[in-house]
Amino acid sequence: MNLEITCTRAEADHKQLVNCMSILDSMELSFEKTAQLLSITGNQVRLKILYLLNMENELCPCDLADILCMSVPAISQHIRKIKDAGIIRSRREGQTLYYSLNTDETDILNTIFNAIKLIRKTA
Amino acid sequence: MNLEITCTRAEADHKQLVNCMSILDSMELSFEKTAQLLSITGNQVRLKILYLLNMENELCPCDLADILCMSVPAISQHIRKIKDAGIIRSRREGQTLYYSLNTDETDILNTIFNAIKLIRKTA
DNA sequence: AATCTATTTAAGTATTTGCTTAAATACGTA
DNA sequence: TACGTATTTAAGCAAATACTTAAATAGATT
Repeated sequence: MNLEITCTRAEADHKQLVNCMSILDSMELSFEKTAQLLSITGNQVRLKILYLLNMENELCPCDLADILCMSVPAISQHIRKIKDAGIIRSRREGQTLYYSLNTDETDILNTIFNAIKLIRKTA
Repeated sequence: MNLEITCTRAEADHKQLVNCMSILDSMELSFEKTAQLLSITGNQVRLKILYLLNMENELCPCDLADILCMSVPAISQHIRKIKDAGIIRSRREGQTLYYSLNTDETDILNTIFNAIKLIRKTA
């Protein structure tokens, strides 16, 4: 990473800026993964899907389409995004695919569900 | 809200689906606000801006542009989104505008910063 | 007043997102 | 094997996103 500072503002604390840059640099991967998780949950439909899976343990695309009053393909495409991020897993029972939260990700999701509760209080 | 179920899957538990719908319905505003906050933080640049403001207390657009190696207008437009959501405030000192986190939102942001730490551990 | 600096706003554009409809896949049953 | 159901995938499209460059604001300095 290029740590050169181009800002000409007189009061700028260059040591502070360079320090900030190197901290961000060391956390790059973490920011990437966090922003990805937040952008996945930063959509009402997906947030509700995750909330529902947390509440009901497992649900199929058809159930989710009913509950959320959306088309099955629309739900399926949201599910794929969530699945690609490794947040959920699937289990097949005949023709039906049941989706559930990956326990590995529960800690992180719980902080987000806590955020929902916090906002619920202040809203 | 229309609570009618259209799914024809034989095994579907209609009571469960209707119950889910009414719970989501009662939390609609909360989901809206949470998804908005998550989508604002679900962008690497904005996530970094918030992280930096938390770390450095206050920074101006020019500092942020330097640290993040981005144009000032690009930063300014991200700041506006964050500001419109009520997450940050500004203080003017001469020509310079210093932005800082709104203390009202600290709880919610801390859950997100905790998520960064969690991901940092698992990454 | 004229000019410089910090910032915002606006216009333009390429990319991404999130749906729709139609087709493909996978499993079960007659 | 043929058909029905659950689901995914693909193609197409409108809207949202995130940048760029240029112009507008706002305060400081000469």
